Amino acid sequence: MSLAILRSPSFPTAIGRFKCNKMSITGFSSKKKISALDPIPDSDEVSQPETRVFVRKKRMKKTLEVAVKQPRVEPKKEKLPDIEDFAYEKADRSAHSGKSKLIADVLPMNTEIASTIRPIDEPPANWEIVLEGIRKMRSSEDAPVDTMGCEKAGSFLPPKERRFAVLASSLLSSQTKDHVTHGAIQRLHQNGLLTADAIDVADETTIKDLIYPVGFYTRKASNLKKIAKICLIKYDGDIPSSLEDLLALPGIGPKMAHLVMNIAWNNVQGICVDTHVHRICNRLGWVSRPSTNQKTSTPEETRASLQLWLPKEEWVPINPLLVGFGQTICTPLRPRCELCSISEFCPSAFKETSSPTSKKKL
DNA sequence: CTCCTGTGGA
DNA sequence: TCCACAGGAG
Repeated sequence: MSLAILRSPSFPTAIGRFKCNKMSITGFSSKKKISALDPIPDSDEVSQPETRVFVRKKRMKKTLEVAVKQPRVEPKKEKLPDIEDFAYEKADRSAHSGKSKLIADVLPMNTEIASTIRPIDEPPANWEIVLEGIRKMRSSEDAPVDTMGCEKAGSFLPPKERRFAVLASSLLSSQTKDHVTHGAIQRLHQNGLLTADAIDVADETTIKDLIYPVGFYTRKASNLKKIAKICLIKYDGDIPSSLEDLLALPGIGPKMAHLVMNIAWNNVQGICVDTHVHRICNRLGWVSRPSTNQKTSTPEETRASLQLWLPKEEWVPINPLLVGFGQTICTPLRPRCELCSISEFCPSAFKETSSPTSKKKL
């Protein structure tokens, strides 16, 4: 049994714009830039448990492991046994059920803000053209993250385990490059630690070492154990199937909860808004605070605002689309408007906008 | 708002 | 070398 997460037919070696490799032995400054697949076992024999394990030497910069990474190129369209299609059934009715950390799903309707401001629940002009334009750009570029690691996490596993893998994967993924997350998930799996039961009994330090390179590994290791415990006690080892219950898990906020609902349960309750989606939607003037035309200030506000008009079919694809776009063209600072084909529709084009949340750094 | 923690751009 | 960044918790 291998962990074929992301195993894909073949990875041509060619990475677009990313200075891939530099597998210099210094392993330090270089190690994370590679947009590559980690020591990916291409077939089932590979992964020797011994090969992995980063020696987590605190500050020592030699997490060496010069594993030659194979530059990975976005596996085009050839989807591997992907997860089934997303379903949207229950989305509507439960949309207004109890929220916990989420802000109201529907923003207060604004009555008299008059002409200059687009009614908040109406689609902005040209949004379809813009979206299509971004898709075009995205298909020619290739951003490192097209498959947010966890989308395919454990696609070969039985449903319950697959779900747990997706949850674990999204937990680890924040602040972490996709290939790093992938490597961590893979190491967990190689050590049989991708189920609630196994993680529950595993030593936290062990988990920490296995997931090491991911951001905030200490906290995530502890959250992972807590989550496993909760899953065992309350959900028979499975993961919660509702937004609320997912949000109640430590380390799981709106962004991940929606992602997990989408991926693990194929149940679209809301848009997964991360900083890229947040930033770009604001630059495009697609979202605004309730009775104003001001930018939204938090991803949650963006989500609520965006959901008022974006057709549901776009709720899931909008995330990977904008994330990729945000990594290559519409970057946080100094967006490459000159390379952007839809700049003519963007109110922020060539204006050096910084992300809505960042503090002006002109 | 600050902290967590590693990364990579300035 | 410094510091912004990322998602969530406090």
